[in-house]
Amino acid sequence: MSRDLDIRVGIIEDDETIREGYAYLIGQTDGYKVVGTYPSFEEAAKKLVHDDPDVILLDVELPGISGIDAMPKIKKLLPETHILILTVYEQELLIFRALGNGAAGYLTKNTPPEKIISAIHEVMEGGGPMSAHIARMVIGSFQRNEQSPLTRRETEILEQIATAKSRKRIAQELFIDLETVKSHIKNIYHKLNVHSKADAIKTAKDNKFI
Amino acid sequence: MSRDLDIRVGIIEDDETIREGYAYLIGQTDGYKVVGTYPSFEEAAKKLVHDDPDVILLDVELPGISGIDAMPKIKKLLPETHILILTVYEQELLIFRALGNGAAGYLTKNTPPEKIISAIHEVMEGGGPMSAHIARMVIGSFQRNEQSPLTRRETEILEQIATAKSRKRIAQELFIDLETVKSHIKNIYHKLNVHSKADAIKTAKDNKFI
DNA sequence: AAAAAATAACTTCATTAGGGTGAGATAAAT
DNA sequence: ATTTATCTCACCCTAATGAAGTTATTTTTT
Repeated sequence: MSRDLDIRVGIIEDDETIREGYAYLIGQTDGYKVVGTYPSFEEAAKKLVHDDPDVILLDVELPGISGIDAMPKIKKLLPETHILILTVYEQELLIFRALGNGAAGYLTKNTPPEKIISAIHEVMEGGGPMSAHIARMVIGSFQRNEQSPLTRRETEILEQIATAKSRKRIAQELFIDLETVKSHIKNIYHKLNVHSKADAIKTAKDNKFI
Repeated sequence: MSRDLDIRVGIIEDDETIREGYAYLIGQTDGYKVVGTYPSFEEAAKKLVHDDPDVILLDVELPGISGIDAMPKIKKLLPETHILILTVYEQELLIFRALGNGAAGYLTKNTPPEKIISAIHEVMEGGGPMSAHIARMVIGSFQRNEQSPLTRRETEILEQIATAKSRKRIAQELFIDLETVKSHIKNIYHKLNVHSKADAIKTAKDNKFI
């Protein structure tokens, strides 16, 4: 039975078996209602506004426009809709691009049915459901490399450089002499084996020194 | 009954009632073993290496050294130990500092007992358990402001500037003329009402334009 | 077709960046 | 107590970059 209060779910997934599997799972769950299933973004685009889902389950590999690239377009059509990524991919780059494009959650396809249901509920409540492994990767992205060769001060100065502040300004804000800043920078360059701000920042970011 | 395979849990929490509550909850759960409870980091430091927990439940507000500041010190004593933050605080700054300092998870204190147990298990399995609201904030930190006044190209160039690349180098890497880069930068400055790279980056970051 | 965005050319002037070398002061570790 | 690491500052040098102004053409999007 479908009440007005049901959470309206849309599913964009090219594999018919998976798509219909999800649709059945969600459709027979009390409190949830599948308002549309679509094999591609192009197909979904035609009906999404009419179907008006609260939550969209989105696959990342789709024929035509990829799920990730589709996200901004979906947001444009339905700004209030929450997008929940459901995929087999666990590559960092894909995950961060998806989250950056507005995903409210990111689940892998081995997620058990009851977790998918609770994840849909969770995004409606303002949560951000993620598979365990994904969550750890996301948390890991905040963490620094403890093996950094840079001292605390050097790290601090490199961070300032990464905001494109001039040496003079850095000196002023840290209450030290311009010459001191220059010394630190020279030491940073030597340690990282680089010869410019840009290269220092790249090396430091790649190695999570900053 | 405590077997050798039990997950060894330590608890650093100043409120005795809460501390003992968690200890009881975890101690009577099969597969888990409380190896130590401590009212402060200072107390914990004396016994942690001996007690050798696999997972530490850590409060952020502690007498003396705060939980967040204690994290790097704990990591030094026990590099393999997973730290799970358990707190009432949900401020963005605290959360990001905690995650940046090496937390494997972040739970709020209204987390139901069974979730705490499963979270401990999850960190042991390489997961990153977070309360729903926390997870959404973390995800939100990856997202951009869609109301950015900057065009795609301008955003791209400002991102390059944020890596401290020179205009010349940006021009080369984007296969456009130096003059074009300069034009874009001028437009960026006008739109953001700033007069330097550093200010542009600050404004853009504050508003999540980049 | 109109609007928005990306591209480029010219000027002028001030500031910054990178590299070399040395050295004193201070805090941390053992 | 004494190394050691870190932070601090000084003086040298040259070349490149950054900022602001105005105007204009081409391409893309709506």
